[in-house]
Amino acid sequence: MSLSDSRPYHHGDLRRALISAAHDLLEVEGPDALSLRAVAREAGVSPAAPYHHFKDKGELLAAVADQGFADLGEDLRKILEGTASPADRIGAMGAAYVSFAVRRRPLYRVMIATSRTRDQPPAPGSTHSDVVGLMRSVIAETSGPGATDEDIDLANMAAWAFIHGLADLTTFRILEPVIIRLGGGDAFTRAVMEHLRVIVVRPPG
Amino acid sequence: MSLSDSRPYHHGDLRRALISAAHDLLEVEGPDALSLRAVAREAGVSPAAPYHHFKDKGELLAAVADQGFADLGEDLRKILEGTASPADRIGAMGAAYVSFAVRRRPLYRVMIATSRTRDQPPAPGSTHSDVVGLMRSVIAETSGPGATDEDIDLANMAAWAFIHGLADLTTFRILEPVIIRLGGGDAFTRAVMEHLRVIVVRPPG
DNA sequence: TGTACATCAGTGAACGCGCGTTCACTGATGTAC
DNA sequence: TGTACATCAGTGAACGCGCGTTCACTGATGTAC
Repeated sequence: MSLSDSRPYHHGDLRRALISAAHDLLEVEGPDALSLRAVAREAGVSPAAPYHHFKDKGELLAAVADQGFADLGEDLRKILEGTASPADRIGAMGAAYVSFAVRRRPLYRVMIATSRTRDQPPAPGSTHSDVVGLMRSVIAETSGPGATDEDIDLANMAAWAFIHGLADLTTFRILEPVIIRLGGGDAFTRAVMEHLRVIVVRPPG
Repeated sequence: MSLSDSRPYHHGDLRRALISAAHDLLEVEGPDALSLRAVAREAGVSPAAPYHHFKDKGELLAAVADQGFADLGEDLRKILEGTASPADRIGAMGAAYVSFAVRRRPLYRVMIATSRTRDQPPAPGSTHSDVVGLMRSVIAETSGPGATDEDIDLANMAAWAFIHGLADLTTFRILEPVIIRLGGGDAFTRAVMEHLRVIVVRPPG
């Protein structure tokens, strides 16, 4: 009499369960293990069952990414609530972003992969557009009165490129000793960040 | 009487041909298409033939990455030879790096993937260590007398994280219109780079 | 110069694998009367 | 309250696919005598 014997024929909330199973799989097995079949297996359901909730594998992945952006947004919001000083907010947010991307790297990879091929901006109100807006607003805070929207956009991309790249750099095995020596991933992030400055309006000349 | 009819039983330089076939495949079909079988097919040879030159798929990939680093190093060197002014060298090199990563994105991905899991520094004299050294030396050029080796290392990582992230950002489909509006990938790279500055020795305070 | 033979670098068939997806199906649920 | 029936959400077997790798093999090459 296993657990699965007692599960009713109809699951009740399989859609949510599949997304959650995918997250678990990502954390335990990595992104290469994220097949539709594996997700179904993890959720204790037949390989065909997901097709009643997702058109295809891509749609499941999109839902997984969406949940990921929700989690990331929550992390960033929490950090920003605890950081009042405008001077500290960019750094604090960057560090939180990197921390998320490193701690949940396989999930982050899925999030990025689904974003990469998107040809529309994320829908207003979506978890993704929420994160984008949050980052842009923090960049905008530090901009002087002369900054145009394009200045802010470009500075935002610069900041994003940096933390995105830094998150990736942090997962290189060869850097492990350096990171340990500095006292862990967050300290490493902070140390590297010290060597780059976001400039929202470029200094004259 | 096809070309393959006239090919001799022994290829002569299959190792090099396989690496070159892999590069072609990457450019035409993308990194997901880079299977050992596909490479053999592209080279006009049976699926078992590569095993006489590479222990397994990983070893072929490593050779492909190695060739990639050679190409990247050549690009960087060429740019630096044409850029004497120390103030311009970081930017010029960064732009060349991003340009390489974008133009040859699938190859760049293979290069990064093989680097990620490496647990030894690239062997001195290897194409990879050559690129790393080149970048570090350019960063070191801009450092004042108070900079320690660790300062330079961290600034180097900061710069690398930025251009690596920027290269990735540039391939997001959603940014296509922005890039076109700015006048192409190089202009975009330059515009974004304007908003971030490498600081080798942090200003006091 | 000729020949036996070891070695090298190919072939092609086969292995087991996991994948995404489809199919006909069936058990469970809800609704109309 | 009971019943027929549509609909929903599962099952499990099967499809074709391409993969990495192994195997016994064979054709070509080079070397010793």
